[in-house]
Formats: sequence, structure tokens, C-alpha cells
Amino acid sequence: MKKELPKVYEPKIYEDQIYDKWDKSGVFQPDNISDENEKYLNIIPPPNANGELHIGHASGYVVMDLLGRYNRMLGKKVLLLPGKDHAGIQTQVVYEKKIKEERDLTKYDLGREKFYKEVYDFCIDRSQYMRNQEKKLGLGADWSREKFTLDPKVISTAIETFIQMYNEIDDDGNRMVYRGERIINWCPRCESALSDFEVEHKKENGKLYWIKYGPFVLATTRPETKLGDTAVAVHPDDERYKDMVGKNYTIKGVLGNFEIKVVADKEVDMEFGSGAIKVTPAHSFVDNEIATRHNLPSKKIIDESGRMMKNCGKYAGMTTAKAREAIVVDMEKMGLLDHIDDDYDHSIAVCERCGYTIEPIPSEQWFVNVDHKNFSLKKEARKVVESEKIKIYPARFKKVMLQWIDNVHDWCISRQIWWGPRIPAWYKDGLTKVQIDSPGDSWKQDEDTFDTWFSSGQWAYTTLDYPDGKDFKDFFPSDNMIMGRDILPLWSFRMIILSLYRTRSIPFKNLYFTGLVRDEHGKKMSKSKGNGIEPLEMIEKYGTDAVRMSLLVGSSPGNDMNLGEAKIEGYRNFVNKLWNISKFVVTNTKQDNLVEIKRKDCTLADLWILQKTKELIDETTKNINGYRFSQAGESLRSFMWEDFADWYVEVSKFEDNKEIKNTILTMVMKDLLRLWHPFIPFVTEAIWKNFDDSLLASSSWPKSERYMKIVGGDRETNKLDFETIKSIIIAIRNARAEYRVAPGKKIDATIYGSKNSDTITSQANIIKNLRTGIEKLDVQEKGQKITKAIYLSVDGVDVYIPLEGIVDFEKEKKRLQKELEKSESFAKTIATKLQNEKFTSSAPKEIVDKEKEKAKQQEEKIEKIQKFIKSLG
RNA sequence: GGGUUCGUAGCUCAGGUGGUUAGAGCGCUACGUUGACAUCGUAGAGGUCAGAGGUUCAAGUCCUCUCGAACCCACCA
Repeated sequence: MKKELPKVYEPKIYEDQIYDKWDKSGVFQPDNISDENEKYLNIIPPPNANGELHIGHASGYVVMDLLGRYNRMLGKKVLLLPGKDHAGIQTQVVYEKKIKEERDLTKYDLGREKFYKEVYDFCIDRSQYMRNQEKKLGLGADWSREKFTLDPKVISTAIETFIQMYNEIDDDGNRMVYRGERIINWCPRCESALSDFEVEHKKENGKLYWIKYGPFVLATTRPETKLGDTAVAVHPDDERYKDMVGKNYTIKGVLGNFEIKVVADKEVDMEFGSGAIKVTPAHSFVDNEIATRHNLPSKKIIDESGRMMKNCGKYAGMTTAKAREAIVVDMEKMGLLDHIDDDYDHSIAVCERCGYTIEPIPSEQWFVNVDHKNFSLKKEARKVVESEKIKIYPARFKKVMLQWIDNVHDWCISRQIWWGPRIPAWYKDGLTKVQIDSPGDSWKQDEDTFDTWFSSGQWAYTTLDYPDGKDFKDFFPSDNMIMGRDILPLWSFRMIILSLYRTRSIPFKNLYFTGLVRDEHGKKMSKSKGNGIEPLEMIEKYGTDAVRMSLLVGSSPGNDMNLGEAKIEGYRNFVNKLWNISKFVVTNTKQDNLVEIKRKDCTLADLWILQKTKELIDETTKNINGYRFSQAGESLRSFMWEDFADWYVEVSKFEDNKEIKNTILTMVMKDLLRLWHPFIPFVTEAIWKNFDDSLLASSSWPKSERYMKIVGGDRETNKLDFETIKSIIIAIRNARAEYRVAPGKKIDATIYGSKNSDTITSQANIIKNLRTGIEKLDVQEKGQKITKAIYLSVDGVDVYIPLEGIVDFEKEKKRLQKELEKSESFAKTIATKLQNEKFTSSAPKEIVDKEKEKAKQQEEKIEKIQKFIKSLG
């Protein structure tokens, strides 16, 4: 029965329907595979459940899905575990903005409980939307196991870790998590503490104020912090201030006089300003360190809303920015201002989530000691990374990871936001208890919630029902963890330390980083610039497979990728090409008449394509195992388009061994579909249906042994003979084009094939039919000189095309002369190499032999061309 | 100040452990509606692999330096 396929592949018709089939078949659920099979786990980084997927998410997903499908085809029990992240601060910011815009409300209008519930519902709604996006991308995840960071079991496991750490006490009585007052990054807009990782530094052009400060003149960008000064610091080697160190001075200020001490500290840069700096211990990290070293008092003047506190007199209640203006005006009046530099570049810290300027303030927070005596998180993490118990791809990120590990400070894990799990600490009459449930009446729970990374950092095992769940026992640790390189410090590092502590095991064996996706000119994609590529929009326009290819091919691991719509369009064409190749195969083969293929029944082209397929399978397997997806895709593409479509399919139209052709076309096509499937699952599945009733997604990875058995071991012969025929055909086409032989015009040709003449004779039909336009082909071993013709020397074979009347032999002479020169110069470089004794003695024999072979070929070619030129007169 | 990446054809990029005359896609030129495909086919032009040294029989690939671009961390008082 002949099947009909439309000539253009329309993804929209097939994709949803195919995904549905996969989903219903249970192919993504590991429970359908026997426990005896090797396990494979990839936990999918949970996207923040407050928006939608962008192209960056997609670039990670396609890698995870590729590896998942590949391992599934290898017969493994594969689990791709999906989930969503509640994303503490970010979601709270998003939702606050939303209620402000839509209802003109603040979170206080709703109250903590109602706010929490609304955000929860919002996240559940977004999760549903995002899950559909994930399916659109073809992600073969087990949705029955999907997790949310706020699922009760996930939370309780994460909280238990906190309690365990609290109870981890060393000999000196230090706990692994502790509460203490420290100067921390404070976002006045979010009204919460932030970790170092949640702070970004932004360049700003501002003013540098030079103020008169008792006996000093010193430069500052923040004159308002003068109200909290307790010292002036200078460098110990600074001759200018040597005599003043250790002394106290009374300084005139806008709120009256105050006392400061002069201290010497090597942190001070003598080159900056006047070499003397004012020290505000409560509102600067560096000043705080100086204060600690010199035992200086600290005076807090800025509160949690970013305003000046009551102790700031008439400035109380002003924001820091307002206070700065006011103080500068007053200082000017009082003659305390020396001068102002108007054009001063410096950088300011801003909240990563809302962009508001960070105020460093002292605050009571919960911290994780990352270098605890009982179990040093950083040292243990270093060990597993250093020893490559966790392998990192690409390798250079190992160094980056080690740097992060070495520089990490105690981790502030409490946040003063509402959205997230509460910290399980209870207070009463100055007592503290850390436990899940309330210790009893009148105990008050800590108002703070956990840093979102404290829960997502435990994702590697909380998702598997640690510690008793079957999934944990079966699958943990993950085989692959794949994420964008931008969240290395935020997430991968946290997962490593928390997993090491809680499970005493690495969370994953391989850690693979993708680069960031930029626009086609390397600019960061952003909504405001309008240069973003929306995955759904592209899928709608070009199909999922095209989007997947554009993310997988033409980029390298860990490096950023530039992506424009044109690239996606190109892969749309590519997908269509595959469709049409299969259309040819489907309509020209019979699935019910497959025969056993024996070497003796095969033509040159048959052996050639079988050999090539064998190599393709080996190469693709090797490349995927080495995470070289771009290379795998590239070799698949060139096989499919060039070897299979341009040559083998064309040849198959003109060779008579129909049963063999029928079988080889089917066999190679099916294996090609299998090899392609992890890259472009939809179109391959759609085509597969025409060959097989089962699902391609549940079929197996091709084996090259099958091809080895047919073609035998002599790979070079299998390929070379047909390659020679190819070269002859290309040379003839080339000559036709060069001499503008009209497309329809038939020509004759004579070939002197020497030792290849039998082979060429057997392929005469192919040479004639593959767009060479040859009418009469005369093949001989050798013969008398032919002069009035175009002469082509191909792989030691002489091809003559008599074109008297069409060809200008003066021009032909010039063409050959040029070719001769090329050959001669090439021959010369080889000769120099071979004359070099060091080369012949040091290089491997096969390399030298290859060079010798090349030299021989060139010499022959040169001789033949010379002779022919001579014959032209 | 510490670190990373990149610089290969007009554009966007590939080129594991050094080894054919350096590749692809798009674009370009000239032909072409051949019975899977014009989302196509045939042929072609286009590169001193940023520059300079070095290691080696052999360097786009390894080392050093220079120039240019991007990014991360720290500092920015």
C-alpha cells in the first residue's frame, strides 16, 4: 500500500497530539520499566512559579530531554523529575507589583495570611501554565512526580535540615545554624535581609563630597552617614596623619559636636581622597570590619525602611537620599563643605530582585556556619569537587566552583518576607526553641521565612521523598544536573553542601552548565529592548523541533549563544528536509517485504551507505556520551542531507536490486530517525508512524554491529570505491557548469580507469544518471590519447569529455595550467615534509604512509595533466 | 586587584586528548520547476584561523606576551 504524505511538514498538526500519545503511553514514567534496568535520574531545575518560561529555560530543557530520551533508548529506567520553585523574594515582588497595579493594594492591606494564600494560588496557576510550556518543548518528564518547593513533605524535610544543623553543636558550644546580630545587606523596599548573592552592583555617576571634618578634610559619597561616625581611619604608613593616630578629636557636625577616635588600619587606601576616611561601623561592611578590629563603638542611624532614625534630629524620618541633600545644604551653610566633585563614577549595591538601593544595616538574623567544626560544609564541598567525585562540564567551571567555595562566608538564611516557609524557631521569655511544632501556649514563632535557596538547595533529595522514599533509594544521586552558568553559586553550590551534610552523599554525578542565550548580535535579551525570543512564539511559527535544533547545534557547552530568528527558520527548513526524505522512502519502500541483506547482493553505493551509517552510529553515541551535542547534530545533519539524501537516495532511483534497496532504505531511515529522536522528537515520531506501529520514543538506540555484520570489516574499501565514483560525477558536473553546457544537452564521455576500470564500468549507469547528462559512456582500462576534449584527472582516473565546437581550447589550456600549478605547489609541500628526516622518523608510520600516498597521487596527476596540455599544442 | 570566556569566510558559529589541501548554516554569484523536497537542486566565489614570539618532525589546536570585546567576583569610603 502506498502512503501519501503532504510535501510540507506542519508541526502544529502533529506536535500536541504526539505529546499526548507519549504522555498517555507512560513512556516517561520509570515505573513501567523493570527495576533490574540501570537507573537514570535528572532532576529538572524548578523554574520560578511566577511567570513563564523564556528561551534560557528552553536551552536547558532541550539538553535534559535529549539526554533523557537517549538514556531511555539505551534501555535505562529513566526519571526526569519536574518541579516548580516558590522563589521567595522574587515572587513576593512580582505579586506585590501585581496587586498594586490591578487593585491598588499593598501586602499590608491584605495581611500576612491572606497575602500568602493569594500568592500560593497565583503560583499554582502559573505552574499550570508553565507545565504546558514544558510539554510544548517536548520535555519527557514524569508529571505524576512533579514537586513544588512548598509541598508539605518537601518543606518538612528542608526544615528538618535546619533543626539538625541547629542541634549540631561543637565542643565550644557553637551551633551550625545560629542567630546573631551582624551587618547585612538590607533591601528597604523588600524590607528584608539579602545574601551576598542576591545583591548586584550597578555603576552610577554621582558626587563625591569633600567635607571639613575637624582637623581633616575627607571625601565621601555618603555625607548623611556622618551622623553614625565613630572614628576616622588612616593608613598606618601615612606620614601625614602619623601623629594623630590614637588620639580623640571633637568634630563639628550638623547636629552639634561629636567625638571620634583616629585609628590606623591597612585597609585604608592612601591614594583615595585625602587618605583619611570616616568610619560608620553600622552602615558599611568595610567600616564594620575596621570597627571590629579596633574595638570601636557602633551607632545605628538608618532603620529598616531606609530612613534616618529618631537619633538623627531634624533629619529623622527622611530617606537616606533626602537626608543627604538636606545635610549637604546645612553643611554648606555651616562652612563644613570643602568642595564637591560632580562627576564621580562609583558602583552601588542594588537588590537583584527589585533594583532598590541596598542599605547595609546591623540586624539580627539566622546564619549557617559554612565552616563548622563538626562538619565543614566548604571543606567537604571542596573535596568532592577537587577529586571530581562530581564531574563538572565544561571542565573550566571546576575552577570557578572552587573559587566560590573558598570565598564563601556564613550564609544568612532568614528573610523578612511573608512568602515562604517560616523559620521553626519559637521564643518565650528570652528562651529559644527550634522545632517544627509550637512548644506550647504563649510561645511565639519567628516571623522570618527561609531564604528560597535554603529549600531549593535541598531539591536534590527533598523531591525524592528523602530519607525513606523508594525514589530516593532507587535513583539518588542524580546522574546529570544541568543548569545555566549564572546560577552556579546560587544553586549548584548550595545543593552540594546541603546534600553532603544531610545525606552524606553527593547530590549528582555530573554537573553540566549551559551558557546564556543572547540575541543574534550578542546583546542580552530583555523585555525593554524588545530583542527577546519567545519560545512559544517561535514554536508556533517554526515548530518545536526547529527551536530545539537551534539551541543544540552551533553552540558549545558553557559558552553563551547568539540566537536570531533566522537560525530557527533555517532549522525549520532542515526539519522539512527530513520530512521529505522520509516521504520519498515511505512512498518507495514496502514495509512487508524486507529481506536479509548479504554483502554479495549489495552495490557499491549500498556498501558505502551501510558503512557510513555504521560510523554515524558510533560517532553520535560517542559525541552524546561526551556532551558534544553540537557535533553530534552536525554529523547527523551532514549524513542525512549529503550522504543519504543527495547521494544514496538519488542512486537508489537508478539501481535495480529493488529488494535490497527497499530494505536498506528502510533500515537506514529508521535508524536515522532513532538517532535524531533525542534532538527532534516530534518530527521523527511523526515519520516513524509510517514505518512502525510502536512509539519511537520507546524504541531502542541503534547498534552499529548490525551494519558491521553485513559490510564486513574492511571499511576503507567499502567507502573508497564509491567515493571515487562520486568524485568523477562531481568533476563532470563541474565541467559542464564551467563551460555553460546547456542543462538539457547530452554529452559523451570516455573514461580510462586503469585499475579502477571494472568498478567504473559497473557504475556506468550511476555516472550517466546522476545529473551528468552523459548519453554515451565509454569505459576502458586505457586507450589512445584523446585530444579535442576536456580532460579531468580524478583519483587516478582519466575522464575525457569531447566538446568540440563548444570548448575554447585556449581557455581549457589555461584552466589545466591553473590546476597544474595547484597540484605542483601541493606536491612540493608534501615533498619537503617527506625529505625532512625528522618527520619520517618521528611521526607515526600511518601519517608518513598517508603523505607518501598523497605524493604519489599528485605526481601522477601532474604528469597526466602535463601530457594532456602538450597534446593540445 | 583576582578570575573566566571570546577574537576562524560578509553575518552567526563548529572545530574532545596537536597529524588529509581549515568546515557548516545564512548571505552572495551563475545555472536549474528532473517523477521526496523551490522550506529545493547543481556548480562556484569567499579565510595569511586578531598580532608577535616559543615548544614540536608537525600548531586554528599547547605555552608566553601584545591588542581588541564580553562577563564574573572583590573594592569603590
